[in-house]
Amino acid sequence: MSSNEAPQVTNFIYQIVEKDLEQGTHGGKVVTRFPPEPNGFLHIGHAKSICLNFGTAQKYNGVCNLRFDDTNPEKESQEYIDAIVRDVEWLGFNWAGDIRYTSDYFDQLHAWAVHLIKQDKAFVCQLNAEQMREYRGNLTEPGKNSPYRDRSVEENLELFEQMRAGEFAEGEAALRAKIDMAAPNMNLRDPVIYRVRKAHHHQTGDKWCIYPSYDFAHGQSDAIEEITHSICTLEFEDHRPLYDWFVDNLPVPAKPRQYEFARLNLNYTITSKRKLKQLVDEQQVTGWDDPRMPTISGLRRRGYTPAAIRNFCDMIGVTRSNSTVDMSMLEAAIREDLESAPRAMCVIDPIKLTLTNYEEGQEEWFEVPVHPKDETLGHRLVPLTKNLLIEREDFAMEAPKKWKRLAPGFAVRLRGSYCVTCEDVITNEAGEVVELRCSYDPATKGENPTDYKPKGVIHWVSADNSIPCEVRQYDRLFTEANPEADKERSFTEFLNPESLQSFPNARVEVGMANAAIESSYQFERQGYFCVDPDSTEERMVFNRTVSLRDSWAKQSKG
RNA sequence: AGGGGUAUAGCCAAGUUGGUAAGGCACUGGAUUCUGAUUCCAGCAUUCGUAGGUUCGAGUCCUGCUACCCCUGCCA
Repeated sequence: MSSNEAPQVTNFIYQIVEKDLEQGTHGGKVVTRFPPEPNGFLHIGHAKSICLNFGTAQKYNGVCNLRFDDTNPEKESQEYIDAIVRDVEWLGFNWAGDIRYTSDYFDQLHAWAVHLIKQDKAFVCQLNAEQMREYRGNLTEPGKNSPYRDRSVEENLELFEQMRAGEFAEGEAALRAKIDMAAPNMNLRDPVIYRVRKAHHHQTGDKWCIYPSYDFAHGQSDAIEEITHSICTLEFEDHRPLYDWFVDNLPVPAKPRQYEFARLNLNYTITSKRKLKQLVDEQQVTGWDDPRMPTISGLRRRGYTPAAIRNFCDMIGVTRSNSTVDMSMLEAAIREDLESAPRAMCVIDPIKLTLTNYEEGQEEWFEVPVHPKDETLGHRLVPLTKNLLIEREDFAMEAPKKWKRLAPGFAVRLRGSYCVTCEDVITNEAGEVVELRCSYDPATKGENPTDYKPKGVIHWVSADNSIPCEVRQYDRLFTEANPEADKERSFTEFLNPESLQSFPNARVEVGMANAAIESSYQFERQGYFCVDPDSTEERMVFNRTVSLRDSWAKQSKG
């Protein structure tokens, strides 16, 4: 089955499943589900849940359903459903059968609500929201019974039917489970299971004006789908007794079990749908798919691959303890996946370099490997001309110690081409360097010079034959590791003003002309970049997915 | 005097009949390199929140304490 070399990923969920399989708990079946509410876009935290749910099913020859938990029509929409479906597919997972909706089960859920009433385990309560809060008590004091708690079964049946028929306004009546107002677990203090919402539902239209609550809908939906392991996040732990109470008190076809794991926290970003939506609504970002967003669609546009995200989810593990994963883990995952990407040269912030001893109008094409270690990828052709462009930061008027780039009198290799020596530096009135005049060494084509040693290798592009483009470099979205930590200040106050830096004068090598939208490349010595959908025939746009590891940057900083 | 959880290196995380601390990220060397990348080698917890106890032996068992997270929506 599995090679003994592959690092074995395990976690407490897998162990539970293995034990259940051993004991035949669910008849040897494994059925999980990913149950997003369509009220926003999926983010990296959801990816963890998706990988866990689909991954568990895959690993144990089970299946995983995709079910939209759509019990709150006021906050949900088809737009989100479409985006979520796209993201799950893009991540590379297949759900069993059709897409499901909790709303598919509204008839059954309603019937079960009636069943509870008939068992005298639910009642229609007409306390308003404020009164209900008062009656609920608080963390240390027990609540007290609603004055409506002892209505007869017949009366409850009739009132619930009136709720269904639209005879109550929102907030005027709610169906509540009759459990225990003194329970230390607040979720058991006669929770609301059906409420009036006179809203159009994206799936069921205007068929209903009452909607089941999450607590009432979720476990029963799991039972209907015969989910064996209902995996959710830690904050639902207190809901488990309620989850079980419904399953035990209703004639459901199966007995699903709920297990909780810790949600993902990533530093320098946020993983809250509500707050992400706020950034979109306030136009702090360009949209849900802004490359700076930790959303699946944002990561995708940034250049992250499904394989990298899945691998990241394996790296971080699954536990019950809250933790915050370092961004560098996500970056390590994408670097690992993109190492095999084709290479290209792009000068992001150009400065002129003129080959003094090269003839004007002459053009020489160099064959450069697409990948330094994978010759099966073949070669690309890069033109050299008299007028070149190199990276501004690859030149220093006064070279620091260990400088492996250009400086007056220094010789470097132009990657894939000749070695050049900087003989002259032209500056403008402001004292800024505007041009480097260098001589090239014709003897260094494919050969190392014998009488001197170039300081290093730099990337370059022909000024006459290269493609103008825009390069967008991204940095962390927030300046604080935990932007949500400050109780006084909004997380938006910690947005990083330098999270996007655009370079409009960049130039890529000509061979990039036909690069497809979303395809990834390594711009040598700089990082991994992908073609942004904003690209047009006239102007390509590249997003920097992640920089290369840079030991020089660390060293030179101190 | 509420209930439910969690505590292993800077970060994530293995550790499950008690037997003497996996792995990854990050970091630090050093080798190779026409990418200061990749790759490769080497290093990186006498110690498992804390104080006691049981035991020949405890991250693993017992007791006390501490810290942090979640719960008072007709949200999920």
